[in-house]
Amino acid sequence: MGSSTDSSIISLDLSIGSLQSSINHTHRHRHENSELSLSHGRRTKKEEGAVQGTLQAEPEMAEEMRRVVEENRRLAGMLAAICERHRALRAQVIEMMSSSPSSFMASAMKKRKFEAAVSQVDVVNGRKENGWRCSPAKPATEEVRPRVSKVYIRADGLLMKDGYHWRKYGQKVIRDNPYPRAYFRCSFAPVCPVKKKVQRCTENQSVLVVTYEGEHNHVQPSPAELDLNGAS
DNA sequence: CGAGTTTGACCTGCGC
DNA sequence: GCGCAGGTCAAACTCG
Repeated sequence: MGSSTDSSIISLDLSIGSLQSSINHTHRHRHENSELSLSHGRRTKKEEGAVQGTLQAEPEMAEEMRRVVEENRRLAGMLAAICERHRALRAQVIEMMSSSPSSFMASAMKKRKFEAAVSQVDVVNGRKENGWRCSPAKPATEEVRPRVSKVYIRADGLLMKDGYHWRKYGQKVIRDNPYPRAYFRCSFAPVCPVKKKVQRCTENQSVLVVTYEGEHNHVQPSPAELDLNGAS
């Protein structure tokens, strides 16, 4: 699993957090406001009407709050499961690399076998339930193969920040797709073998299909470092 | 001037 | 063997 996926997870997590905090904040703020109004004791008719309106809207707001909290809980559960799987796979890869690094790298370099590698959807940005096509997960084979993961991202351009610095090395018009496919290599190449392919979804051009091949063998560059290099 | 991007040519695998 | 399609290379170009 690419750490880029992690960044997606992180952004997801952050957005959940910000959503939650904004809800909490809104709620708290409203609560404080009503307390403030009440503490004043005497209200004008206009204020009275405003308070009535707020009280009437309260059940709807509370219902929405419950829905959001429930969704947040569900997403947190999914996130935990993904993180758990990521940890397990990472441990597995590290173990394999440390036990027989040469054979690991040799098999990693077998390009065609690489193509047939386990295809797995890591993060689909919530699109999975909405009917976006994903590569079916193939059963794990005995041979260790570099990971191939497909990520669907909503983006305006072909550029997206995933925490790593990429260098474009090719672009190709692919059959049955009016949008060209862009080929990127990790800027740490040849040390880092990771590649990614970025292509617009034929069904929805605002969605990018990003295919990561391999796993980064270096730490994720710091945001400052990425800004310095002009991250893609 | 160096790093990154563009793009046409070339390579390779696969199906017929 | 041939043609097609996907992937990669590398020279030319662009940009800061």
